[in-house]
Amino acid sequence: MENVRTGTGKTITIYDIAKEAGVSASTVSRVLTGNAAVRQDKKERIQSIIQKYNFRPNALAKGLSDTSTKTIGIIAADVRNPYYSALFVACEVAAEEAGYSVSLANSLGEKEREQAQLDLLLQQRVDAIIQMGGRVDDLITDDAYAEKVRSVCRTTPVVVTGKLDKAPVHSVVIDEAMGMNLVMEHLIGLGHKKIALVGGEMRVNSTYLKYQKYREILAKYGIQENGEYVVNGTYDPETGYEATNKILELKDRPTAIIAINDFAASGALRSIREHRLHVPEDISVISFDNTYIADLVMPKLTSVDYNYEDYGKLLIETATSAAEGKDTANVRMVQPEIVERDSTGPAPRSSRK
Amino acid sequence: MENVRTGTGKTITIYDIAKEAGVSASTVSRVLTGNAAVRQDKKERIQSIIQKYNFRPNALAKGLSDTSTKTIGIIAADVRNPYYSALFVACEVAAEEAGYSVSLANSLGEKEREQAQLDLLLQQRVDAIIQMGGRVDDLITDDAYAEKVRSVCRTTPVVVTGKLDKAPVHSVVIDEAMGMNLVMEHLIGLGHKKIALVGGEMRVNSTYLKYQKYREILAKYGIQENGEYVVNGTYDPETGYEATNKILELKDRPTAIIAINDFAASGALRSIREHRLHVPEDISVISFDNTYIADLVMPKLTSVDYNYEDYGKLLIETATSAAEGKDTANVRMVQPEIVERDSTGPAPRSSRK
DNA sequence: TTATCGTATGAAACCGATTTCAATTTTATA
DNA sequence: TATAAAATTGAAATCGGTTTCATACGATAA
Repeated sequence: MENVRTGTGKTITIYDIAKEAGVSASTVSRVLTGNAAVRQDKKERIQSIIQKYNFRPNALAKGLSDTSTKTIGIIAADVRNPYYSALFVACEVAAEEAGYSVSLANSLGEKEREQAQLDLLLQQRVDAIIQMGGRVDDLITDDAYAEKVRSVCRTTPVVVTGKLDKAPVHSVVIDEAMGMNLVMEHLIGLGHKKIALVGGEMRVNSTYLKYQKYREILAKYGIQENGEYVVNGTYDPETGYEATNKILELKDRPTAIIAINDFAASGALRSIREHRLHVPEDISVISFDNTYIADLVMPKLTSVDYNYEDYGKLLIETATSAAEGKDTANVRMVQPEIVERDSTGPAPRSSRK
Repeated sequence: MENVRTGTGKTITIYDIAKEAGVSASTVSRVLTGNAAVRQDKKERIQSIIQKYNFRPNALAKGLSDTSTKTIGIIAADVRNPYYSALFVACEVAAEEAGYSVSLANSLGEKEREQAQLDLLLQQRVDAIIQMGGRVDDLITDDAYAEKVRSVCRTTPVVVTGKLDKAPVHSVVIDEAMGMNLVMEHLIGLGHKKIALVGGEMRVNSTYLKYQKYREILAKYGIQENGEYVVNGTYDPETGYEATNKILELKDRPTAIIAINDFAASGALRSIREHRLHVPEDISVISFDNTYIADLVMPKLTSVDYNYEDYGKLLIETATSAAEGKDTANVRMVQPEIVERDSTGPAPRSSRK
C-alpha cells in the first residue's frame, strides 16, 4: 500500500435507504428516531438496509431540522493542565450518559482565542456552553467582553465554573472556603501554627476566597498573620519553587506550606529538597486539586479533591437542563474533601514550644 | 440574580439580515463568504447589520450546503495523559491556522467507546479523522473492527499515529527506532553497558519497535542481552515502580533504566529512592515522550521529545490534504530527539571495568 | 356487509445556509 | 446617445434530515 486515496465514496442518505426499501423517506426517518410507529416487517427491512450500508444519518441535517444538536460546547483554559483534562473527561462521560456529546475548545488563556472559540461553538449551534476557568475574571474589568457574554446568553445558556455577577450565567462553584477550612483544620490539628500560602493570583476569585478563609481560621485560633508567609504568583511549578525559596530564607520558617495547586506544590517540594529539608518531618506540604501529580511526586501529596466525576456530572446536568429550558437554581456548589497522603505530618517538636 | 432564564432569544438568520438590509439572502451570503462581488455601499450596510445583531451563520446549514464542515475529528485514547493532551492542543492550533476546527473524543481505551466515538464524528460529517493511539492495534486481531475502519475510509479519510497495514489509512509515525537509537547511544556513550527496559506491552507496535532497536544496539556493541533486564507491563507509574523493584532485586543490577514513558519513569524513580539509591550517581533513568512530567519529578528526567508542535502540524496537514482530495504520501515520520536533564549521568566507576 | 375508528404511510414544508442561472443594472465604448 | 460588455442581484434549487397533515389501509364492531 503506497499512496491511499480515501474519502471518495458517495455518502448515502435517507433517500437511498428509502428507495432500496421501497418506502418513503418519512418512514425511514420514523425508524431512525423511533418517534412514530412503523409496521414491523417494514421496520426490520429498513433496519437491515441501514446495517448493510453502515448508514449514519447526517447530524448536520438533523440538527438543522431539530434546532437542537444535543451537543454541549466546552471551553477550557488548557486541557494540558490535569485539572481541566480530568474535568473535561468527566463531562464527556456524563454528557454521554445524558444523551449529549461534547465539543472542546481551548482558550489557552488568551482572550482573543476565547472569544473566537466562543463564536465557533455558537456557530456549531451547541445547546449550551460550559466555560471552565478561562478569562472569566476579565468580565469584571472588560465591559465589552461582558456585553459579548451577555449577548451569548440571550440565545445559548452558559455555565461557568466560578462565581460571576456580570452576566446571566449559571455557575457551578467549588466551595473554596470549605476547602481551605479543611486544609487549615487539618494542619492546625497536626500542631502547625506557622503556615505559609504559596502561589495564585489574588485577582482570581477562587484564590481570593481561599485567602479570606485562611485569615479567618488564623484569627479563629488566635494566630497572628505573618505577611511574609503569603507569596503569590501564578499556578505553575516555577511559582511554587520561587515562592518557597523566598519563604525558606525567612528567619522564622513556617512548618507548613499550602500550595495553590499540585503544580505549585511540586515546585515547593523541589525547593524544600534543595534546602535539605524533609517533608513532612521538617515541613508539611498540602495543596489543592488532587490531580494525578499528587500521586506522582515524592513524597505523595496530601491534596484537596473535588470528586471530578460528580463535578462533571453537575456541570453537564446544569448545562442540559438549561438547554432544555428547565428553570433551575443558577448557582451550585461542589464540596471538596482532603485526600491524605505522605506530605503532611505533625509539626516538628522544636517549633511547637 | 437568583434564577436565570437564558437561551430563549430567537436566533436570527440570514433572512432576517436580508430583510432589514432590503436585499436578498443571496446577497447576504455573498458578503459572508466573500465568494462574489457585492456593491460597496450594500456590503457595508449588510456588515453593519451583521455586527449589530452579532449574527453568526449557522454552521450546520453551511456544512449541509457545502458538504464540508472544515472540521477534523480527533479520537484520543485519553487526554488526561499529557502525551495526548500535548498532541491534541498542537493539533488544535495547527488546525486553526489551516482554517479548520477540531472535535475531540476520548476512547478511554475501550473498544466500544472508540467505535461509538467514530460513529459520532462521522455523523457530524467531519472532513477527516485523526486517531491517536487508541485500540488501533486491535485491527490486527479483530477483523470486524478492521472491516469497520475500512468502511469508514471509504467516505472519510483517516489518519492514525502509528503504523497500520490492515486498512487504507494515512499514518504519521514516530521514528521509534531512531528514538531508541538515540537513547542507547546516549547511555552507552556515558559508559553504561547494563541497561534495563521498563514498561510497555510488546503487542503494541511502538513498544515492539523500541525493543527491536534495543537488541540491535546491544548486539552492535557486543553486549550480551540479559533477559532479566526487560520487564514489561503497561504505561503507568505503578508499572515502572514494580518493574524497577524487580530489577533492583537482581544480583547484577543494571546501571541504567530506560522507561517506556515519563509515567513509568516516575514510578522507577520512586522505586530507586526506596532502595536508597541515587539518580544519576548510582543509576541513570531515561524515558520517552518528554511530557511536563519529566520536568516535574526529582531529578528532572532526560526524555525523548517529539516536538509536539511539528507533530500536530504534520497530523493536521495530512488530514486536511486528504480531506481536500490531494494525493499524498500516506506514511510520514516524526523525528525524535533527546532532551537532557538531570536523570542521566556516567555509569558508576565500580561497574565500569 | 358496512360503518367506524385507529394505525401506517407518503407528500410537502421546513430548518438556514450556498450556488447556479437568468435577469437587471451599470459602466465602458463607439 | 446607443449599444455592447461587465458587474450586481434575486429567484429557486439544493444539501439531508424531521414533522405535520391528509389519506389510505386494516381491523373491529354493529
